[in-house]
Amino acid sequence: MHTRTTPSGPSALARKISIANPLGPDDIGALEAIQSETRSVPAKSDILREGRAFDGPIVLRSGWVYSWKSLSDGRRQIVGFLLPGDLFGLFGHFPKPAPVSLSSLTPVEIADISADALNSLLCRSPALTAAFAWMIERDMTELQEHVVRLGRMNARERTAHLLLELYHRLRAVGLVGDPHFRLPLSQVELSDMLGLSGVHMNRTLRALRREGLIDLQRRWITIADLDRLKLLADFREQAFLGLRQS
Amino acid sequence: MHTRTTPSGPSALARKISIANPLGPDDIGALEAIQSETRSVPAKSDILREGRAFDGPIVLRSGWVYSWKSLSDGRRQIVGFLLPGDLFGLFGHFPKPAPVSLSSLTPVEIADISADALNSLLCRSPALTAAFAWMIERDMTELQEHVVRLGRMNARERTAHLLLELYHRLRAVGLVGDPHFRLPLSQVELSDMLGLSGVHMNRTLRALRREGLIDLQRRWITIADLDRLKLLADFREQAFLGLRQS
DNA sequence: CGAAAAGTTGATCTACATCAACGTGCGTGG
DNA sequence: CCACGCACGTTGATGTAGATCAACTTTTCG
Repeated sequence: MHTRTTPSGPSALARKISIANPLGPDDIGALEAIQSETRSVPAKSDILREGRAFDGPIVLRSGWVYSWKSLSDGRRQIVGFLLPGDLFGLFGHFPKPAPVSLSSLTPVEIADISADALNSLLCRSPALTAAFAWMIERDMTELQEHVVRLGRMNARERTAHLLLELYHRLRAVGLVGDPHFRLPLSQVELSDMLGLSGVHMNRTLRALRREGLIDLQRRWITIADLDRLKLLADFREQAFLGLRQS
Repeated sequence: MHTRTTPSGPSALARKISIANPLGPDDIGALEAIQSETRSVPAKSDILREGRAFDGPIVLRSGWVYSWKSLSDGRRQIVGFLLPGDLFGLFGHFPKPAPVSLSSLTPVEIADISADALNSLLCRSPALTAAFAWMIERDMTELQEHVVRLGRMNARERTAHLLLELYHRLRAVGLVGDPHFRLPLSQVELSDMLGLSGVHMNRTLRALRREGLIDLQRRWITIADLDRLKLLADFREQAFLGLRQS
């Protein structure tokens, strides 16, 4: 199921990090050095299963992954998406049950990180430490936004808000051909992210399309009216960019 | 609004840490040493406001705090509760806009942590590093559980699940007189945590009481039927204790 | 004691779920 | 190349959990 390939060019991770914390070439190099060879995983397959042991941190180098949990009667909730450059399991470097499952949406390339190497690297480079802190903080902020979406927004707002989040995250790693990007999610997968039924997800997307807010077809989406979408979703970019230095 | 007092005895933080990672007295001591004097905050007051700058990590030494976000039309979502021994803002040690607001529910004691001191301490003590990693991981797991609650559970399930989470978290720091503990939350505050209206929160609690699952009055709660409550909430302790070593 | 905050209850409304049927594109095997 | 199957999307009809509105009671607290 996993096959080996060679690492690719300038990584999404480096790109993402440099948004808020420009790093020297030595730090970038060190970061690449602690990553294993890239391994490939086909689309629609499990990478990690909730409750099973997992080893150590990974970087997603290309493709889309989602993390999810399920209730014993089969209901499923997607907890978040991993996009290229995203890290997972930074703190899990002692074997213990994974709190979530991880599955690929597309073909995916993953690099493993040595927890020990990372640790000693961070102790040596304050700049890298700051960069990692920023990324972890960002992950938590995204989770918190997700909580607000699910707890206090209606279907249209949730949808608009999520699409804007993905738009910004993908843009940060150069994956948006403005304002057009790949959205490799079925409507049911979207609904499992947004806490809706598949049917209602369909009607909601349909409404957003009819109103000219988005243009979504065959797993590609265009943000047709960014301003109106932001208004609808009560979306504040700043929270997602996290750039402003007070 | 803030007044100074002297630090208290064996801290909830030390207690919480030692659940999964027993530390030597030197580590415990070092941990106390990087905390500032305790400062007190009265009940029902703001500790931090979303979007404002905040300084550095804090430990909650006593009392209850909640973190929350609001939409521009006034809707409010509580993102989580901080209980004694909980950390906040570990990664925020460069001034930047806070992603959430923080308010006290009860009178509260807080100690500030020096980010730099913490950092160098962690580089020196692998045991402490592991302990902190475990706590951060636990925070994230709780957030993910919250996402599942809001996304895929109904009102009764959400309520039961949250009460069980609080029960376990409080028990870990010795604040449960089994199975009876303080729950300093109004029904509206609970509803803002669980994504419900105040009215429906009332009816849900009332139903759980009528069915003999809980006994809640004047901000004290007794888990009357732990097993039935766990069943209702599809609650898996292990996820919250995080002790099992694969 | 009085006022404000919190809790309770009933009536009504609605966003979303559920059920069911059907359409459409696409890959696979005959 | 067609046919079949299957995943995915679409649409209508109907059901329901929970929101909203409004009144009232009880508790808390200055």
